[in-house]
Amino acid sequence: MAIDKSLLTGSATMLILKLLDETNMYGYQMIEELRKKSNNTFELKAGTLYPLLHTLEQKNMLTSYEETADNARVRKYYSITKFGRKHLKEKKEEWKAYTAAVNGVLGGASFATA
Amino acid sequence: MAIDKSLLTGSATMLILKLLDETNMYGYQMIEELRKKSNNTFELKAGTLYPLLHTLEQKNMLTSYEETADNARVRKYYSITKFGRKHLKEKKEEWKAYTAAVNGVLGGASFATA
DNA sequence: CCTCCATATGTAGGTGATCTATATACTATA
DNA sequence: TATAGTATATAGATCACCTACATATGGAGG
Repeated sequence: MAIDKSLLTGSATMLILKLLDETNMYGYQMIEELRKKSNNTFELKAGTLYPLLHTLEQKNMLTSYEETADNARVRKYYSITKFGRKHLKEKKEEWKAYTAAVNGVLGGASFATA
Repeated sequence: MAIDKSLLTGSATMLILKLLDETNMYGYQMIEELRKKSNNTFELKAGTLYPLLHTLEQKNMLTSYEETADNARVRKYYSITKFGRKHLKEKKEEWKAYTAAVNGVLGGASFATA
């Protein structure tokens, strides 16, 4: 990962919820999607994702179901819940406020668009 | 702090270096400046700042000197080094790339300006 | 056929940034 | 003279994410 991993903290949950807000997905697919949508910036690790999915399911932000693919391989799909969407919305607002604050320190409003 | 603290990870160093890139400061002053410049979004804790300043000095990104204020109180001022400025530049580029990637996932280029 | 790589999910243990809690000490104000 | 604000500092806890490891299936090439 080109980006210092320590900058990532806290974003993984938001990004996963965002993916699932568009369509149901299985874990491995989320890793691929995040990589594509971020132009190879994000390389979310399997060891990070799966425990996180379990936690989010326990917190009732996601539900899961198994589905057999064409090749008879079983995949575990995740679906976002109403509570998950609410949480996503909050996280997005936090993200906006946070980036605005950082950019404010980094050199005023001009920084973000420079 | 309105913002989930977990979103902060990794930014403290960059923000401190940025403050010192403008003018020399002492620790307590940095906390105040960050709070002001971020419209009360950042409340950097003393217990976070001081160990971080010591670490950055050990890494030769900062140097320090003591100065006595009008009221005879001794303050420890920090000054950014050439190496510190180089590091700041790198961190700023990482920050830009990271926010671009997150915004890319969150809904395309339109998100940041929405 | 068999080996290797990609797909797919999972757990255990470690790292690192930040926090809370605590300590010290001086200054200003009520 | 007590309380709040200024100013610096350390110890221990928390939490997100990582690496390393484990397991199993499917497809491709030798």
